[in-house]
Amino acid sequence: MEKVTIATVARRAGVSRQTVSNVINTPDVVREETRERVREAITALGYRVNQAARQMRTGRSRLIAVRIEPARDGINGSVLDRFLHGLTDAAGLAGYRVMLYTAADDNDEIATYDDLLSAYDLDAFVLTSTHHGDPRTSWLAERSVPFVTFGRPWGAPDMHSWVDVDNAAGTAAATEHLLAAGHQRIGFLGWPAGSGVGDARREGWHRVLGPWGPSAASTDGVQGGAEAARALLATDEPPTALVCASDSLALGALQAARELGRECAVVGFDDTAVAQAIGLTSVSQPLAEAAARCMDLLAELLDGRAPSVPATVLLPPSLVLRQTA
Amino acid sequence: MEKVTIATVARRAGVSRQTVSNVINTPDVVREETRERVREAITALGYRVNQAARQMRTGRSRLIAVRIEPARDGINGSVLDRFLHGLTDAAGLAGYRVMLYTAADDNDEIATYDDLLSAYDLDAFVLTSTHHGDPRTSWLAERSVPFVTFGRPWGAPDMHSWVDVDNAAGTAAATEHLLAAGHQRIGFLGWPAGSGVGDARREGWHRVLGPWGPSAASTDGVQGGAEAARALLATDEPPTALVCASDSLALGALQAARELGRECAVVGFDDTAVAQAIGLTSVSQPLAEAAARCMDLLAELLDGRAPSVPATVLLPPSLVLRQTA
DNA sequence: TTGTAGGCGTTATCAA
DNA sequence: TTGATAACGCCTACAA
Repeated sequence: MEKVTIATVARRAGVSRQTVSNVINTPDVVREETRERVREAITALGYRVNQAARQMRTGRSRLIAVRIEPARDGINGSVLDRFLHGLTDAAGLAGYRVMLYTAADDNDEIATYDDLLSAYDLDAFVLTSTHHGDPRTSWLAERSVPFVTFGRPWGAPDMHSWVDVDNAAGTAAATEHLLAAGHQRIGFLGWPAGSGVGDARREGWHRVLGPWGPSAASTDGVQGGAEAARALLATDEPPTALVCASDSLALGALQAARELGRECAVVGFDDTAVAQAIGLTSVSQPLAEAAARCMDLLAELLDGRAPSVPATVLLPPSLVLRQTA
Repeated sequence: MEKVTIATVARRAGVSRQTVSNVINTPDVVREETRERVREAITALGYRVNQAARQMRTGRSRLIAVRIEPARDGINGSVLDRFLHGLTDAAGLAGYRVMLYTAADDNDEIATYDDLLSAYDLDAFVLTSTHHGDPRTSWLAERSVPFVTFGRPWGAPDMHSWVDVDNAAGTAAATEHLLAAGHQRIGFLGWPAGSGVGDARREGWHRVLGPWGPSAASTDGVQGGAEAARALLATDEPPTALVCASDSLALGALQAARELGRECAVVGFDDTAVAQAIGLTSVSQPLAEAAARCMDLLAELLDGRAPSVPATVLLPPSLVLRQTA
């Protein structure tokens, strides 16, 4: 089977190559009759545009890149996994493909941008895990490389488009659910102050409960969660329910409560595999939708119909009720 | 900043474009002095070969594709995630990039091959989740598309290179560990017969234990595992330890034992986040290494130095000891 | 060992 | 509305 190029199609349809190209890229400019004839030839021959050739002319690759991180503590790893799946789906629908890269840290990642950009002519990047003082966004912005972040620009003004999940709304919903279930003393188990995401999750709980409420902090992990929960449960007026900043912390809290023989409702965050497996009530992020919105924003940027003001999308999470609350 | 092409470099180094190309692709053919001069120019200008242009000439994209599946039951989802990360790393080292795609089923995936191949000139595919009567491998083989599978060709002769983890060795090691710990009645909790992976895992346990041993089967999941384990523990001579085909089943078994107030050692499979979180002893697959070996095999195929006989790699898993066994 | 010529498949430009 | 021509950046063949 011969390689089918635009010339093959042109010959078969009895037109010039340029006309075939027009049918593909600017159909309106071609007379209907001709258009049909060309389209038939395309179908009959199974023609597909050659990306490399197109890219060489247009300078656009229809490729977007995203970093795949090692599943940090494992327990939260599948969050990125689900986001990636959603992004790949959404990109495919929009005619783009997703390319993966790894990087050890921010600087390594920036070096990778440089490489990817000059070798592969990448059209855009999707950044995850944004944080305070993130050097990646400014690097890209300075070079006018299109990108979107999944995660708002913490501590910086909105200089680029982003999509994020409303973390505070998630813990607020969890707290309200516990309140409605009759709990009076609802505590919060979170991370040390300073991380944007962690602070937002604490904020949501605080917003619903008003000034009062026992809370403790620990770096993420089952062990840390158990210890922090133990301390909280050992007070004079121990909480009867705990809203947690992650499923790891929640699992630790559950273990602590069981050891102490205490009844304590627990809500986790991220609806990870662990939550599903052990029946932990948890706040779930709409990852597929977040990915789709990232792709939407990117498509806008790439089609040149970008708004002058960066677009921002804040998605509401949902509470998945299970046995623990 | 001007776009730096091979011509820019040539001008700066005072040689022809061809010489620059030679320095890049066949350095041996260039005189040392010239080579150095050209290399300096390359560095000074920050020149990078343009993949699209190179691809158009050579027909090779240095892109390999792999499917990202939705995390099925979630609990095992991170397995693919870790494999992908390893593959991206290994590919990068070998000068390749990983492109992602999704597919609803085998036929959909085959349609995607067709698309990716003609539009992007993909160099190769890495297939995961091979199964009995897999139509994907024959489709690719018929068209001489280079590919490697992570997972052996179940029920078919070795017509292509593959990498797999020795599932039977994993459960065998688990069984031996339990034996050494003094357990006499070691049961197996697996999936219904018919899946290659599941059968292999049962086989390993059986091999160590000889003819005797209580076993039960259930489709994967915590619920199913709990039920099957309950039945096993209710017999006259209940097992004192259970080797399980997955962490999901193992978690179910753990819950069943606790409900019944029974002591029962449990070993899971895949060392997922859940196992780490709850302290479940589990068999761990060397996913990063598996990915690296896949890339090695692919590189062989793509460099044309492929062995006439398909290469097969069987990697030993390891047992991660935690509290449950 | 180095240089010249040509073409990979596509699209932008411009003329018909 | 359609077609001819040139160019994107690179590599292969061949000539010098």
